[in-house]
Amino acid sequence: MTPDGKAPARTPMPAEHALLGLLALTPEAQPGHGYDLARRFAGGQPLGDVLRLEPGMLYHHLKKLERAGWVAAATEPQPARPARRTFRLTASGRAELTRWLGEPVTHTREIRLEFLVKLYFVRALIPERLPHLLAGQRDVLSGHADSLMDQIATLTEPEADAAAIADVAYQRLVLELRLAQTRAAIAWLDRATSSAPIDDPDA
Amino acid sequence: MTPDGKAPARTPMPAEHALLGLLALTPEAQPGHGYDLARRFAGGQPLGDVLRLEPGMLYHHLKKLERAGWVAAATEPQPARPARRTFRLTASGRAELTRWLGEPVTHTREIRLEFLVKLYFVRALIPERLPHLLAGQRDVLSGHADSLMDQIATLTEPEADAAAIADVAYQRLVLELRLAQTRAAIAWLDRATSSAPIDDPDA
DNA sequence: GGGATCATGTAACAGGTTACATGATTCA
DNA sequence: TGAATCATGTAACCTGTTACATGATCCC
Repeated sequence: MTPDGKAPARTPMPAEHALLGLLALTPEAQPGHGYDLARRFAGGQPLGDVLRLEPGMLYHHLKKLERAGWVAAATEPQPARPARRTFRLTASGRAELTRWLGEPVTHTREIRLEFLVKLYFVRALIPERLPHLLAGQRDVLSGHADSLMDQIATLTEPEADAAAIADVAYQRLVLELRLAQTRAAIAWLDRATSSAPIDDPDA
Repeated sequence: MTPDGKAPARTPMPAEHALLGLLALTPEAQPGHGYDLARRFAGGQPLGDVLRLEPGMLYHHLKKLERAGWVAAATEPQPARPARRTFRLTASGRAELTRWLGEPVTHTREIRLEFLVKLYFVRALIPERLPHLLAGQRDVLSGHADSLMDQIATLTEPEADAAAIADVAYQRLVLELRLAQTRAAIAWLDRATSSAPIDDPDA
């Protein structure tokens, strides 16, 4: 946030947004506490298979979310049990979650983790916006694929020494791998789109 | 290395092995120094496009490699320039590099970085072992693909409440994405294999 | 009595990013 | 004169992993 435009590199933070999403899923009457949220990130659980979150990091993230004003904590003493700290989403936390859920991820490598987390919560919280998320992500990946094809097309055989020729051949392999992975993700998005529940009235 | 078999989680460390590889590429007469090695990891360079390494981390890794006994350093004073610390591979460093270059990566997500680094150095240093690396990696990924297909096949529609049904549908999407990405990598390996220079005598 | 579960964390460590420190010399 | 290059690093900070600390109660 320096005046000359150097933003402090807002990292995606999928884990913290996943916590916001879980709190948005829990009913207002019984807000979540750490131990409870941790169970959702264990193996076998749908979210836990995508994003593993150990207790240490989970409590750390909850503290950061509290400092950011996105969640509010309340200490709830229990008879014959250690006291719970329960968390609920604040208005600004809900706004941040909604913003994050509407944004596609920028890199192909983020599809496997961050995009899958978005997908989970868009399906559960705002299924009517699922087509928008899928289409937006498809657009981003299509742009990547075009750029990769450009880069492959402009790779020039140098005809020079053997080392330079080998380097260009290697760069082509690198670009072809990225293109193949990007295209696989696009094809998957298309299949997910056609199998998504359509809430559009004129369907 | 504890006696009960709990190995200390030998992380892949692609950056450090890339440094070993670069030192293996430099002629014995003029061993590399940090600043020189750093240029190979800048943007536009074939390696730098796969693995970015800032000077800070580079010198840090060189120190670790020295402590491990994989490289040996010598200080070389220069007239009218800051002194250089030049590094050369030790015998154990070369053995470690060879071991690492022969091993496929275990996870699909490591293809994009670690496997590409291995590929670079196998092509440059021991091209006759390239078919072995490609075939070994293909085997690993095929095993993953089989396992993913099994998992998809054993996903059971619960017929229970809507939430459980949505969870299973989500888990299917997750597995299908992983399968698509793994298959794309396998197809790419197959193309790389058929276009690789064959040193086999009966070709 | 002993382990599992509930519930919250801390500590140590590994890896990575960005920025800065230092101090000479060559080039525009 | 001032910037870029050569050459080496340090410092601060963030993310993430593993292990451990604490202390109660429930269940066998």
